[in-house]
Amino acid sequence: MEITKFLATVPLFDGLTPAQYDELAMIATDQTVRKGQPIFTEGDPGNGFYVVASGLVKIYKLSLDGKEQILHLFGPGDPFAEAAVFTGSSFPAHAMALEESRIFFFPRQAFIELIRANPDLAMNMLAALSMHLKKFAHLIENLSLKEVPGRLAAHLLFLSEQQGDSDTVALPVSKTQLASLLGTIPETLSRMLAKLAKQGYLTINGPQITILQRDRLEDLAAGEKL
Amino acid sequence: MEITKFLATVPLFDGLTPAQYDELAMIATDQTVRKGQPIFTEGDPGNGFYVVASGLVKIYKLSLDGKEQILHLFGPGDPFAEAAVFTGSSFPAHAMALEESRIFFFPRQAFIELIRANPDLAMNMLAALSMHLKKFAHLIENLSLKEVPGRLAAHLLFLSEQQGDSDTVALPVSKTQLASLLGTIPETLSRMLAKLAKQGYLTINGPQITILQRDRLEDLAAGEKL
DNA sequence: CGCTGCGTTGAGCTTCTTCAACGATCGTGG
DNA sequence: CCACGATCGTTGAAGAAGCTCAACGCAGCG
Repeated sequence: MEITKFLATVPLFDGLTPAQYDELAMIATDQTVRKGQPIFTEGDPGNGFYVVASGLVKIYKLSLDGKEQILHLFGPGDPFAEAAVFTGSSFPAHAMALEESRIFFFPRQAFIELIRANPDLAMNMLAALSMHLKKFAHLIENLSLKEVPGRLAAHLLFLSEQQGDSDTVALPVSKTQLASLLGTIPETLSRMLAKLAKQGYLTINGPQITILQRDRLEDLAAGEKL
Repeated sequence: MEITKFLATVPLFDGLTPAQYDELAMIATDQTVRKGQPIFTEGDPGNGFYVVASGLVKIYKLSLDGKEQILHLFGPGDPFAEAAVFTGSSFPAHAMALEESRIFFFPRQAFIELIRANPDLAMNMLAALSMHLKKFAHLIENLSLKEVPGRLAAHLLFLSEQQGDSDTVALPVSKTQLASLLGTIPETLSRMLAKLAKQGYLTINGPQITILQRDRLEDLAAGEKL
């Protein structure tokens, strides 16, 4: 796709003038990353940020012994790693493509100049960062205050809403990756899904989950015990 | 203290002109909150944000059964609850004064106008939000990938650095609050501190902790097992 | 056709929480 | 000024949640 045409679909760039889109297109570079390929590593200098054009990207942390916690999943139109641009520090996490993906890169200095000249762009970026903060607060709440069934239920309801409130949701990532996103491991996730199925709250069909008792999942997501 | 004089000490407002400080002072209101008094509650409309002038403020989430997770502690000069200004949504957490505190409030609409007119202020705010994001990412990493001793060690080292790399650190909050900040409960924190003391890594003297073996704490913070 | 990664299941174990009790401290009101 | 109550911190014993380790079926892909 034409760069400018794609940029016009990115919420972060809403409300810019055609001339401003041209400026953005001027400073952007794009690359294609294959499935499983790293985009950057924790500690890399944060010389700019990215926008996903197509595909799926995970941002994640690793522990010493190799356990992974996914911080975010980003799809088409989502910006990521913006924060490093403004703290001037290095990336605090890893990024990897979960599918073949096309991503745009915006170099730090040029983008900062654009922001300084464009209050709308600055406001959009403030909104984007604020949304990320809100999501992080949610993740912290889930990790600290809810048990795995609660996190799982909350995530299934989130997916359902994201997929048009359908009762049958498609997991956008493998169950192993889902476990990492929920702050647990594949074995535990598998057991919990089986448990919810046995309770009659849902049915599992590979990566398709059908919600049978939405209200029960809502209770779980709110913190009720299983 | 004079409002304008204080505002000049806030990093968020660095680099503004005297006229801009006057504008800020114009839109700000201040209040004094007593120890234990709530500032806002989850779900309150986010009509503005705050800056701490003096005292100590906690931002926290509560679970159904009353467990608390502190997201952030804010002291003099720190802005908080900025994100709600830019998402336009309600506060996603609670705020309470841990000590008698003086705080300034900046109403949303007036502040947004200031930001749009002041690229420096916008950049400062972007930097502030980015810092919060980074801290949140750190908290998520700790909660998900480290066990309690690791989180505790990391926090003690953080306090030490914050207090001029002294080997004796003063806990700025009660141990109960520290437990909530670390995503655990007072009993567990107490046991872990006792364990670290028994290992000879530190000594405990009420709210004073003296680090005896910094390298061991660093190992723990990095994810080594106790 | 074999290999590799994913998903599932079982058994045992570690970590942390829960529940309970108790001493110390601190602020307050008598 | 003392006494009281409330909160905080600590310790013990028991229990729950989730992780580790191991084995195995299965599908996709080279």
